[in-house]
Amino acid sequence: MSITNVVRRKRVARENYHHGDLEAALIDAALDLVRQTGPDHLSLRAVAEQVGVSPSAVYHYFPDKDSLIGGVGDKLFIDLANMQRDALAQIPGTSARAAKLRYRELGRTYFRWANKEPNLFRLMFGGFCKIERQGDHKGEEAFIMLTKCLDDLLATGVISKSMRKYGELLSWTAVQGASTLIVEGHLPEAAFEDLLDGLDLAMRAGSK
Amino acid sequence: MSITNVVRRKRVARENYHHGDLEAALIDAALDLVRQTGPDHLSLRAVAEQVGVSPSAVYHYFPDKDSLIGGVGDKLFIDLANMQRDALAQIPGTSARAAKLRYRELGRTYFRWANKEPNLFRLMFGGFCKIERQGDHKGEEAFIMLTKCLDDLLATGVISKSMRKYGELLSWTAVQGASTLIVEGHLPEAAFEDLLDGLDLAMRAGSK
DNA sequence: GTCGATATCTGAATAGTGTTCAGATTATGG
DNA sequence: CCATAATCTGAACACTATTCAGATATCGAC
Repeated sequence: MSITNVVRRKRVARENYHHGDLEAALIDAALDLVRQTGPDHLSLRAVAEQVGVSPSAVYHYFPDKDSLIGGVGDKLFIDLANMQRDALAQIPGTSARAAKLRYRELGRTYFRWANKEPNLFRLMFGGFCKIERQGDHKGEEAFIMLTKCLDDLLATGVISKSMRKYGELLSWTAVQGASTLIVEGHLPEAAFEDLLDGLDLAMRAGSK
Repeated sequence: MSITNVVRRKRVARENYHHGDLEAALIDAALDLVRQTGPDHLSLRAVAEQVGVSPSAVYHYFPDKDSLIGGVGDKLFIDLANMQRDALAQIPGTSARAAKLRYRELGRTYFRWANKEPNLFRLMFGGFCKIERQGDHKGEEAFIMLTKCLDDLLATGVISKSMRKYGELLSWTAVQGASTLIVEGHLPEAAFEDLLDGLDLAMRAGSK
């Protein structure tokens, strides 16, 4: 009786020992729960239970619940960039047509991501991820992909030179804003394709 | 002793009787606390205490905490519209110059609102306000003001006719997205004026 | 292999939370 | 003036984040 107890305890304990990847397991579980409940309404205890670990174990990897949520946010930004890269990879070619398709697909991927998982999108842009506030986005992969798309559009003569200057800013903010406004119910879903049309027209403004 | 007790209890109770305006008092207090703590981290008990009422009193006006937060959101949208109307009223005139100034000021007011009180902006667009998701914005005052601004720009020949079609959509989404991205630290504050410049250029695209 | 050190996790406790509900208090209308 | 309705309280419940002493498992040195 006492022996089986000891044995069982040992086995359970061994299963609960993650040796470094508990951090990743916690983030995965938290991501899954946020998707269902939203970034607010996330319970740290529920995360621990889903992983099969005691609530206090979390505090060996994250100083508090907000940091765990922040960790989820970091992963989400990476996931989004991966998805955008995959989307671009499926549209090769140097033609103007290919460049236009890539540009639209970049925006669509951003929006689909937001629209499919509103709670994850809210986690990314709802103040849960504390970014060192300086707006130094230049190194981020997502921004680099957008820059590349715009360069291609300029090279193939699709957009004007004077508008190129505002390419990243206008594209990013409009797609971001449309995603938010649609997800939050202020605009209908169909508005996104309209926005892409308007953006296409806008980018042709100015002198060549 | 017992008499003074009764008297004091009566006085306190009378002060705590709000007779209808407790709902507004709760929203005001909640708004004040959200501004400091953020929409998550809002404590219903703290709201009740600030008003000087027991926590359970809240449930006679709101079915739960989320509804109280939603009530704050409703007020914020009204406040923002009021601020935009005031901003427009200070720029009269039918000239092209006046129309351009009004258009820019409409966007600036939106952004200043967001940048000055990030937590309130997050409450408005972070999934805390449950809008009946259909995107029927046509009746909202803020949208009407934007439409009026764009009509003026078209009438004074500032923007093209083919671009006018996308005016509301492009302006609203870009300003909304820029506000979010700046508030959340993905873009520097100075980017907003750049965006307005880009938007001005964009709106001149297309055929007259 | 054994032992000490270290990483890892548990259990219990604390203080605070949203929510419910029976009942006390206050105001209102006939 | 009294009954009725509106309004708020107090206590309770289940749940939460967070802390910390201590149990357990793993790893490195001898």
